[in-house]
Amino acid sequence: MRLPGRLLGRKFFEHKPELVAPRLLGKLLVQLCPEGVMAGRIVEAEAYLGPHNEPPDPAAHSHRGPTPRNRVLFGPAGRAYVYSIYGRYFCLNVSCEEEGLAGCVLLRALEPVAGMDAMAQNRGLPAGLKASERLMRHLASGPSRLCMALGVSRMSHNGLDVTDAASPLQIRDDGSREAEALVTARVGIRHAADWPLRFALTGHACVSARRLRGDRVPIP
DNA sequence: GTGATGATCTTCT
DNA sequence: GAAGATCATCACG
Repeated sequence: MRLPGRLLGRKFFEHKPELVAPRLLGKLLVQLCPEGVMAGRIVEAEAYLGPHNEPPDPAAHSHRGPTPRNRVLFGPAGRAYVYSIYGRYFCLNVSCEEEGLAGCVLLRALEPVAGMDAMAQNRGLPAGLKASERLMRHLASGPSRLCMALGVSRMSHNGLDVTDAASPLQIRDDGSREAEALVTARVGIRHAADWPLRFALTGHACVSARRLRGDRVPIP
């Protein structure tokens, strides 16, 4: 099966999450399944810093050290960390930094690129819904909507290596280049609620929480 | 369009 | 026992 662009390697993820998160904007999250390929362009991501950071990030799952739930974060870079939230949803992160350091990036929103019918079906949206601008905007705009659309769950996806060409979940670069990101506070957290670690493509329709204010910064 | 509310369960203390 | 990196729905303007 031919996939768009080239696979990102492990080195791409072996950096601080606040560097990896903006660089992920514009990249393709690709999910392979027997029925075909689903893909979306990453338009929003948040950095969560490991406990070695100074000061430590109290909003990160890793901030109290390794537990059975978060052990993937302390492993090698480029691994999927999937957890369940509020009893009904999942969120998808990618681990960053070398083994032993637990930074990660939460993927928050995609612009659907391929396999939209399957995504809509996974979301439980009414069959036969026309591919409208409105549908595309809401299909994967939000960390748990993204997981629902791609069929990501903890059981099936936690620990997957997204830099492995044989993995059903990959992150690929199709050459699209973004010069600038909007940086804002992170969404939905209580601790360190004002740290500027959320990155989004400026004004993109598929970004969640679009009204959050922030600054435009060049992508490093 | 915005803001409030409830669903529901895993994880760690 | 409490909190939580959310979403869909409803009321209201």
